Amino acid sequence: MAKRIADSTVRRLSAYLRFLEDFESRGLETISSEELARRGGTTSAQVRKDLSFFGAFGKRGLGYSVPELAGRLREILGLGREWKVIIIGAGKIGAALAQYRGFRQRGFLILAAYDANDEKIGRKLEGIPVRDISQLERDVRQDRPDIAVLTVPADEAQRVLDRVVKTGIKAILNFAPTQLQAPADVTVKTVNMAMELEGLSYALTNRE
Amino acid sequence: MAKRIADSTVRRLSAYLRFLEDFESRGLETISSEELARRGGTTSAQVRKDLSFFGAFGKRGLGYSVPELAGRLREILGLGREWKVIIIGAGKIGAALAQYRGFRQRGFLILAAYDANDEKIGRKLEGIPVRDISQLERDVRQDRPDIAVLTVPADEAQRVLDRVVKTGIKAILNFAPTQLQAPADVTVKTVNMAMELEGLSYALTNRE
DNA sequence: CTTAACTTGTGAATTCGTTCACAAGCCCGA
DNA sequence: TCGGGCTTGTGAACGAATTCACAAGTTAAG
Repeated sequence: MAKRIADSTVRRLSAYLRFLEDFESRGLETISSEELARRGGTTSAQVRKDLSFFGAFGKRGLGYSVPELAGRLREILGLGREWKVIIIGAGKIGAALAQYRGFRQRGFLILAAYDANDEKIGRKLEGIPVRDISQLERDVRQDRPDIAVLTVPADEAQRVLDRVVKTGIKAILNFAPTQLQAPADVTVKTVNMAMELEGLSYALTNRE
Repeated sequence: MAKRIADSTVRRLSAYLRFLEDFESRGLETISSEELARRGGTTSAQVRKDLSFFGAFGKRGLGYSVPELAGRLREILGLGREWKVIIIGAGKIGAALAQYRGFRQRGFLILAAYDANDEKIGRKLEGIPVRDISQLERDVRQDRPDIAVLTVPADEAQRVLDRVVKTGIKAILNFAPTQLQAPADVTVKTVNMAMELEGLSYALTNRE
């Protein structure tokens, strides 16, 4: 992959793919950048520019073949294979994630959840085994998960992250409302609801 | 408020406030932009620029007064008051949110959850009453919530959003993995886990 | 075959956000 | 009171992302 692609571009590709799957299920054959833009709340130029970083998938005068573009996007986003996921922290959020159907639908397979609480260890969370966090390292060596989802309290998050990084996992989805430090070769995405809420509070307070 | 503030700036302000509260609890009196930057994974120039949009809060040679800056940020972000929140959709995610302590801590008061499922209506979700979605409009007229949190399936989200918008609510936090259309005077923030996961998938696939 | 109506792909122009760099201000010790 | 050390606040420079604008390609109709 030649140049660095902006995060915002990748997010939009992900959105385009969702629309394409919708169009696909409705049997549409082709789609224009204009139509994709309308659905995604952006502009047709933006859509074309985003796609142009990866190649020329359209036909001038016609638009894009829905199944072909969907396939190309899946490839670009790395959704052609199965990714193995572990959840660390078997609380309410962990439970909500464990049952989230979007994971499987997109090829994300949840192997296990980990917790330190004896009451939870050994039980199942939506069909997923809850294991003792102390066996994390051993399990990772054996199961080789690709992604770790962190749903632990904010004040433990950095410590747990360090431990996860040490096992060699390179991709982390963090739900703790805190800023985390990780080496450059590890990708951390944080879903911070508190921050979004404060963004709403700001918007409500400062409307002209 | 004079000029438009970038979303990224508001998110960082929110992060700074969290650090300041940490410093405050540890009894620190002053803090430099350098220190704030280190914690937030940004640069001191960025911190100072972010703050400069709203005024000059620091003392040259010294830094910022921790309690004063925290107070000013709370004010800017609109956290000086209580915001009333309703949750629409009493599923797993709704339940996880209902018990999330971050809400109360920041002055967000959850009034009620709404659902269409008779089995859930009338029960409590972490102490919060689950009401019939059909009484949404009546309740909103009476309780005047400021923020609606949407935790409904993706294919219902737009319909529910339209209904919420019609009641006059101007701020929405959406958890459905879908792009939503709303009038310009309504702020919609979407927490899209599927998109973050695909971002991780992309990063794992395209590492140089 | 020609024309009209479309739509892509992409350099160029523009806008937006971040970083640089430094004058101005503050504190403290001598 | 003066000087050294430190840190802010902010224009200016830079870089990144978005939008513009148009040549080039496609289709369909006559």
